[in-house]
Amino acid sequence: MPSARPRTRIQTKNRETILDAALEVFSQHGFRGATLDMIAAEAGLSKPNLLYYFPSKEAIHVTLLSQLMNTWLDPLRALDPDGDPVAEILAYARRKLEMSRDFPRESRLFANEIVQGAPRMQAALAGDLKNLVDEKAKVIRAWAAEGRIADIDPHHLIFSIWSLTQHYADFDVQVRAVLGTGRDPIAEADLFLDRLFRRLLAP
Amino acid sequence: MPSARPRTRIQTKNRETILDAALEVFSQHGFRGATLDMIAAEAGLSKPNLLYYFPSKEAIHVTLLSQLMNTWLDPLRALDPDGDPVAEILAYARRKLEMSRDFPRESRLFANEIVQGAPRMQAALAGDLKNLVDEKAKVIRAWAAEGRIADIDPHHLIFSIWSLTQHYADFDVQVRAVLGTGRDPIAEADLFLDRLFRRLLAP
DNA sequence: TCGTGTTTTGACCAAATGGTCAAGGCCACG
DNA sequence: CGTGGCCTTGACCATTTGGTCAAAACACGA
Repeated sequence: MPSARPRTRIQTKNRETILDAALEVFSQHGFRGATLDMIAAEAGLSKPNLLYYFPSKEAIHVTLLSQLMNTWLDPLRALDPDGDPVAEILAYARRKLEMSRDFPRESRLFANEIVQGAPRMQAALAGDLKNLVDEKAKVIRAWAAEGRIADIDPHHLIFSIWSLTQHYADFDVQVRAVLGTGRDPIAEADLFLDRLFRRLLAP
Repeated sequence: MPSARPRTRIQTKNRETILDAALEVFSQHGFRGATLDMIAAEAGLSKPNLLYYFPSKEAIHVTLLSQLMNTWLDPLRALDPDGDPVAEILAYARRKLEMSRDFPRESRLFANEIVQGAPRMQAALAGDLKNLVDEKAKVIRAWAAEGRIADIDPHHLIFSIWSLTQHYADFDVQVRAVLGTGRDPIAEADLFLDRLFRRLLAP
């Protein structure tokens, strides 16, 4: 088995191909619903070849999850304590909505994992995620204390941003079924959410 | 195999037991992740006995989903066109939040199904669900036209209620991991959401 | 071009899993 | 208290699936 840090060109390319195929399949069927054969087919490789690059199905899944955790938190990291409070929070919500548009598979991968109790992510949730959220919650609480935004619970504010934006990726089929064809859910959500958060945050 | 409409006391009881066990297992592991053995163990019955009451694993799942669809929509049905607009919408949000508290398994069952593309619910989404939502959207639009609430898109308002409330059931592990112990997420959400929707709806 | 280390795969395995079936147990009613 | 029909189950089956392995194919520097 090649080391986790790929050395050759082929290894780099194939590991990438596999992870992309796995993201496609895991996000659509969940961990248990995905099979190595499906991932192999999607990647255009043979099943034993997958297992040449990763030791197990679970290893592929774990690799995906940990790679994604970082990307996923970037928008929140970018929340600037020195910026304008309302603008910063609106920008955060907008970035999250853009991620629902541009990376729906990633969003569904997380959703699948968390709905099922996050068996492979507990540590990350209570660790990195909680730390970052607590840190930013402090920033938001300070803004509220200064009267620059309404005095609302920062944790639940963050939850509301997560749920409102990820809904458009995770529940995409439902949103589309209800809206019918010929509408652009995310473009509409952009306007709706801008309005919602402006009203919520106004001091 | 007993008919779908149970006739004897034993049938009624066992079908109930099985559906409850299945709800527990399906909501926690998804359709593919759940096994008949798990459901049988949870129900305290033997695997062949399950299959005496239901023709297949899929039949159990489908029965659960269709039974639940009704319960799930009840709160929205109760939205009264003749009531006070803000009060009606707040009450709807509160009822949905109560369902997240009282029936988290049901919420997760749906979430699992929809995140994975709703392979067994497409029809229900584009049918009953869309019809009901469209009907209530008309009511809300009328309220807005009369200037009794802010002029916001009714479909996205409904989506926002769904996502904000179900988040506390579906992403429960994440919410708890981030909040830490010693807090009551849903009680806090109740206050937060009341405030959020009041501000959003104010004309 | 050759030789070595890397990459790929067909064939295979063991375990898990949805589902079947025939036989036995049990309950209710006459 | 007997019997017909309802309920339960141990044993079994076919398929799916994660994973192994030895051998073949290939890439590439010397």
